[in-house]
Amino acid sequence: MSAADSSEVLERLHSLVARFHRRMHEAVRDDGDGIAVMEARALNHLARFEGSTQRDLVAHTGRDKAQIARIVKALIDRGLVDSQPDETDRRVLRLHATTAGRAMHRRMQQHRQGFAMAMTHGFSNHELEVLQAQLDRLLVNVSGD
Amino acid sequence: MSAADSSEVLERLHSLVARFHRRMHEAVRDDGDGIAVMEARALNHLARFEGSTQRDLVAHTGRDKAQIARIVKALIDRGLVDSQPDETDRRVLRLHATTAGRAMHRRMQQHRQGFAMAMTHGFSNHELEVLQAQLDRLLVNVSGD
DNA sequence: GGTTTTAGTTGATACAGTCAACCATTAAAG
DNA sequence: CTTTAATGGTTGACTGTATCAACTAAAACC
Repeated sequence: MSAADSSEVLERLHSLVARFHRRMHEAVRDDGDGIAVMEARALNHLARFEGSTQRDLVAHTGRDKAQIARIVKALIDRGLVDSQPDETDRRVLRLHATTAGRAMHRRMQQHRQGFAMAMTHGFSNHELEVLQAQLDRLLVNVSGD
Repeated sequence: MSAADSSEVLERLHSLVARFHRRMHEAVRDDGDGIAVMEARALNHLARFEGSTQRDLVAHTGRDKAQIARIVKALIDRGLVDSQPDETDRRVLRLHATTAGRAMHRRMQQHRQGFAMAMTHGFSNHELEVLQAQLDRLLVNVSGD
């Protein structure tokens, strides 16, 4: 019966991501210089997309804007991010990772990458592509906001 | 390069589970009679495995035992679960879902199942089995506590 | 019998997420 | 042009989730 299998697949997805979370939590605690997990997540986005705004972060992470504001404030206080007002619209603050912020991002990215590599150990390139394609199919199915 | 693909797979797992979380959060809020998400998770386990102990819940969910104790207490207070001391070992409390608890579990299970079915829409039974096997391989790779 | 483990409880604390009210600025409507 | 929306961001209050440490009681070990 396919009903049982659907749940089983969901169960495994859940377990995998739970393990990832735990791993990142450890990484952040041991190598994150006191940074919080969500700060690392936000920093990740900011390092990738220079000049993002808090609004972008809200859209990308799906979190509440109040929470985002606090996280960004914490990152700025730590000196990992700096903000400067947009010239044409003085409501928005353009956010940039500082040099320290980019260094921290690289460190966190290594942990992330390390987990991903370990997780897919023994998979051929072809297998990875197939798996990724299947996951994309799942994603499309649930992406109907 | 397989490094990039590993991260991509991880990214997708993350997105899928995030969507699931959001869905279950809504379900719990709208149909959960004030229950908390983690309470629903725990109830799910208890309804499946009659006579589980808090220790089992800790092992299964990976959460702190203090948190588990509070969740179980909340479930008991709501009348969804009852506990009775084990006869041979009076340290352990055997937990059982009550009739109300099982009813709540069925309701939550429907939401869960609904998401799983929607997610795997268009997948043949064979495809599901293959996918599940691949996910198991991933899990084995990261299960080396 | 005394020590060590184990199951569970409780308190303190920290992080994460949500809601609502608010300010400043810009965009839209009249 | 002026009044009114809407938008980006900030802050306060509150809830939920997680973790650590100290503790009780019972069992297991020796």
